[in-house]
Amino acid sequence: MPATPAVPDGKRPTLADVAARAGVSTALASIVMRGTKGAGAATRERVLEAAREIGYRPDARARLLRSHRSQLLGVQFGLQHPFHSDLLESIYAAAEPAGYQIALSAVAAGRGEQRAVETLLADRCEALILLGPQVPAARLAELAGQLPVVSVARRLRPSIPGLEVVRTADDEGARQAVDHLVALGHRDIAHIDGGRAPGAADRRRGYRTAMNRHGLSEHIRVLAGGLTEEDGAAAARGLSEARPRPTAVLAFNDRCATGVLDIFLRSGVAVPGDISVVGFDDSHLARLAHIDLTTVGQDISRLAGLAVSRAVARLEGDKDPAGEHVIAPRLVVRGTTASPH
Amino acid sequence: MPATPAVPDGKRPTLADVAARAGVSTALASIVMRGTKGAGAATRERVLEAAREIGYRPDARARLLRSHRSQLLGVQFGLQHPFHSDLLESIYAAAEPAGYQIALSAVAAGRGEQRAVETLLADRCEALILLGPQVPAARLAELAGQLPVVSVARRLRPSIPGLEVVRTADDEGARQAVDHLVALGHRDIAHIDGGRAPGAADRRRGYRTAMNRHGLSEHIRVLAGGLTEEDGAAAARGLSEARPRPTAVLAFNDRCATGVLDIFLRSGVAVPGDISVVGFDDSHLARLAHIDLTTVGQDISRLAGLAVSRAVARLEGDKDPAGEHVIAPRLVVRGTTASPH
DNA sequence: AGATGATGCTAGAACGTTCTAGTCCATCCC
DNA sequence: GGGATGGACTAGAACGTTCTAGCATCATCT
Repeated sequence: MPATPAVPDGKRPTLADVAARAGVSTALASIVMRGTKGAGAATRERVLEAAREIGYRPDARARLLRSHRSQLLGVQFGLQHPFHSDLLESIYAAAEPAGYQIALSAVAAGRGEQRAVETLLADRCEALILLGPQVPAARLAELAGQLPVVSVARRLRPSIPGLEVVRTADDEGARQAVDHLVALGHRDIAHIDGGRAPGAADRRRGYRTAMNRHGLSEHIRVLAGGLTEEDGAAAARGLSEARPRPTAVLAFNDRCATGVLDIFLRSGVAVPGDISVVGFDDSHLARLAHIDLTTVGQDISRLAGLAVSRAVARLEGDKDPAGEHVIAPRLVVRGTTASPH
Repeated sequence: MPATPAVPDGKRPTLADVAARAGVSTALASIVMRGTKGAGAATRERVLEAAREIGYRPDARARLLRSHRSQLLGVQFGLQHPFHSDLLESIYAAAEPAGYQIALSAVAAGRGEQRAVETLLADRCEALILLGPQVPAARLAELAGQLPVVSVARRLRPSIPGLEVVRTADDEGARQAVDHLVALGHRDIAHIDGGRAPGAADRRRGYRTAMNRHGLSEHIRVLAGGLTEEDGAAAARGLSEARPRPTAVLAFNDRCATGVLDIFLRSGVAVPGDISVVGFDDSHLARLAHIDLTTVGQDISRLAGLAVSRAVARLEGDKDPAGEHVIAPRLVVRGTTASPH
């Protein structure tokens, strides 16, 4: 119960204050606070007691300045991506047991990725985990030359030395969705794509090759979409007037699919009666009882876990050729898909 | 183009390296890097050039350790609240021109507010901005004794010394919504509340007093809701069977309202034909063309701006009695409300 | 001509930790 | 008994900055 503001003068209590109060050297106090061995049981207790009494809190910055290891993983994320929020949740959970702290840096309106990374570097992070980075590959290569970098959810073609890529097999996910729809009896399956969003190209390709493999080449139809409900809605408006109307739609992601569902609902197109809809991500949205969307799930906790463990492995001297870690997606069948007719 | 890893040995370049290369003292190099006056134009150029050449990047931790000011505002936010993301966006924008940096700390599954605040304090933040904090008021008081604390979107009754509160006038927002509905001719107006969420109590109260003022006491109907689509959907299910069914519903927030809309749509209840729906927050969701929700807007950028400016004012010696800053909400009329019948 | 005051610069001490290299003292082993 | 071992502890030097003094130098004012 440190009701009083610690040390007499207004300043924050320091390790020296603790040491003085316990009657030991600051070096020993440091040993005790870190929990390393080298201190007697009695003294240890005395120091901890003193620290508690004056409300001592170690200064992270001084600590990191001195010790060469900072045990910090810098994570860059986008404020407007719920998917990133979910990843962060799991990243925190994975970093903790590995003994690492997380430093966050958001990409926001007036704050690009360049700025976000700058601050992480200035904070002396040991490794960088970038969620869906958009910076040019050259910049990533430059960064990877300085410290371990993990790119999550963005594919990168020529494997850059020192750069780890963790992503979902997006093409495989699209394939699973198409297979599922074909198995239900669908032939006329359209895809609303994600434009230039990370993963969009792979999903598009996965859709195309799966359609070809099923001999449905002439039914291939890719509509310009995007990653918001709005984008899905726009595409769906065009679709509900199209003749022949496809009997199934694979949307770029769940938000996009939700927009599609909404437009169909309003224009009297029954789902899954008249048309089936599949999303991508298995977000909270898809799980909602009243949306109940069939979707391709990304294994978020595995993505996050792998991102953290790769970064840590790198830091602890792993010299592996480093490369790409692709995680299999898993189709989650819910209520928006059924046999046509 | 710092292609080579800076200084000969593998370590990061330091200010001393820059100084050596430019042939000046570290003190002068420091002056140049900070942009303070006290250096000649020619030397300034030479130092900057040297810094660029070896790819020097100031060490934030060393810098903060030495200078007593850290120019850091610690912000605690919840990963699962889109509203917080929006606030953060504006907080970044407001902090920049004021000359402050933002340190982020997320509240996640295995990481409570206690932990989140701990790390912010260890990082030597000068002030704390807490978004929708849930910790007991006693803890807030304790914190406020150590450094300026701003609570955003959570109301606190007895004004705690040193604690600033920035929030929307939730009761007033509910009143505006009810007034709008009454003006349209509605009398039977229900409210789906937010339970224990921050602001819920005020909105509930605002709804009640507004109904009373219009002489509609016997029509007051508060249904248990929550802050997710799911909660709204659950409440709406009960509502669509109720007799008499209300002609209008005020939902706790936009997500909740979306759930309500969805259920009504599915069960053939026309909006706004059969029933009007009003949300709260004016989130992205509400603005989507296919949702087009009448809602009570919170002025996010003003909330954020005020939070930052209050924290900064405190830091710069403002001794005002400090207290509550209440921002007026504004009703945004869109397509989900109309006259009954 | 001496005082005054900028201007441009530097030496060296902080800041709050951790780390290195000891010192001291007891115990153990032959 | 003498050396080796090891546990508990400490002095003092890092870490990479910023800050406080202070030193020249040169122009300007009385």
